[in-house]
Amino acid sequence: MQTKIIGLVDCDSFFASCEKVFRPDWRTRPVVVLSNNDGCVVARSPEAKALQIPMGEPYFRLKNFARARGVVVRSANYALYGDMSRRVVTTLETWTQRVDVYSIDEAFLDLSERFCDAKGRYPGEQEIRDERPLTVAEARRRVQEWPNARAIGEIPQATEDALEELAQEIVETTRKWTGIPVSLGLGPTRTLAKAASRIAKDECAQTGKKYALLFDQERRNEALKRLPVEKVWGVGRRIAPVLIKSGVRNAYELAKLDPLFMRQSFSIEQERLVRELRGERVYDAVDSPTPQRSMQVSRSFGETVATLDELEKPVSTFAAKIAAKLRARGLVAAGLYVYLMTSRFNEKRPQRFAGDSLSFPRPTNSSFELVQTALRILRALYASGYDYKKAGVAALETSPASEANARQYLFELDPARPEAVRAREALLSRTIDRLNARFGKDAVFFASEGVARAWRPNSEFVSPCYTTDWDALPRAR
DNA sequence: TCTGGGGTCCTAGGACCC
DNA sequence: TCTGGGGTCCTAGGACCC
Repeated sequence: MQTKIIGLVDCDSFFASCEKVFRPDWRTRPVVVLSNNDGCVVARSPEAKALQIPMGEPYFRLKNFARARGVVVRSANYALYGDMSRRVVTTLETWTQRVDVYSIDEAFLDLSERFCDAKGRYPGEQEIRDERPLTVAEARRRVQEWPNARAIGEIPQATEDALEELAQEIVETTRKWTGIPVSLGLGPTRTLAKAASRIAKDECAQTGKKYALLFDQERRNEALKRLPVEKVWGVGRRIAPVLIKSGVRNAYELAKLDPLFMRQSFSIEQERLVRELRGERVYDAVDSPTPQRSMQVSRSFGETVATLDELEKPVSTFAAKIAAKLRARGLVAAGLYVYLMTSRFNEKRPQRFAGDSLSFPRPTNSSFELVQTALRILRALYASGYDYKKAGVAALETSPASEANARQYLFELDPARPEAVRAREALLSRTIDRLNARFGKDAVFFASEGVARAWRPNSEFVSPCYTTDWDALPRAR
């Protein structure tokens, strides 16, 4: 199997960095960004990390400290972050079209083609590699015998040297063009690229580099020894303590475990994890996009809601939002799930979680149908006597609208919505989208969403949408 | 007083079938 | 008295990710 050069670009303290781009006066100040409803800290600038502000810290506990220490506090502004994220991705496409956007602040790159010849060989490769490619069985055996076998996932030294230069260029240019600082990890597998970016971040202060390479086996193993096992991609809060307890403290020791043992003890994902740490590529460098399978909108309320009347507003809003999102992405949903819950932190009041779903007669993305169905589920779920703190609506079994529309039905599946009604609702839904795009979101909304919205989440410290709203353009004075 | 939101994948267990 | 074995499909729940 050909060794690939996989990069992972990870934006540093992404949300906090976005906030800093348009406020040069905050360049050296600690900045934290809060989750929706101004709940807890979800991003910290390096200065905020230095103040030991923990990730996930509730804002009410941080408030006084922040004021005393001059910490800049911002509410989440996803319109801004989403746009900055697109700018970073566009920049990365300078070096390869093979970019896989993994999350709002991370993307995998496949850089192999920049170095390989037409046969997929790296310059000077014959010096370290058999002319004949390995059979699958040989490759497997090599992985089994790791680390005593010939190294897998290596590239020639000359290629590594050239790759270092490219890494430097990518990091510097992205920073220059977007204002966002990034770290770059490079390795023969996604898991190693992830580990490398982690190491680059952790060791930047000592090395002065914003990138790290994990190809050469010896250097790779040394680096993995410095990566605590709980920081490895795929090791979560359940498995980490089990590993540590049995003496596996770092990524190198994890890589030494038998893949089959990992499968038996945990699951196939942990087996893949070990293989990838050994240099065997299990995941493709760049995933071809697969259609999204579910979609949800949920919010904690600014203040609790007790009556059915008041609950219908947020649930209608979430359903309408989902319908608009489905249309924007060209999807339809086969079912809808609605849930509501009280605050798990308020122990003095009775707790309740309730959720239920319904299938649509035919997959749909009509705002009317989604709102009606969501309200039907809600009315069946509702019980009085509780202070509800959060609700959510999820579209289930989403699929491309084009495929669903191509399906032929022998019978009329939905007597309540004959073809003519479906067509009219589709047209109206599209019109709503156009009006809201032109005159601002919420230019048109459903009466059931209500005008006075007591449930609306708190959002006390939002920055202007510098890049997506003409009225919020930064001014030069 | 005040504690986020949006995803995917895997597994186990039950229903059902032959 | 003795009571198979294997497949598929579905769902709920858990674990992980950012």
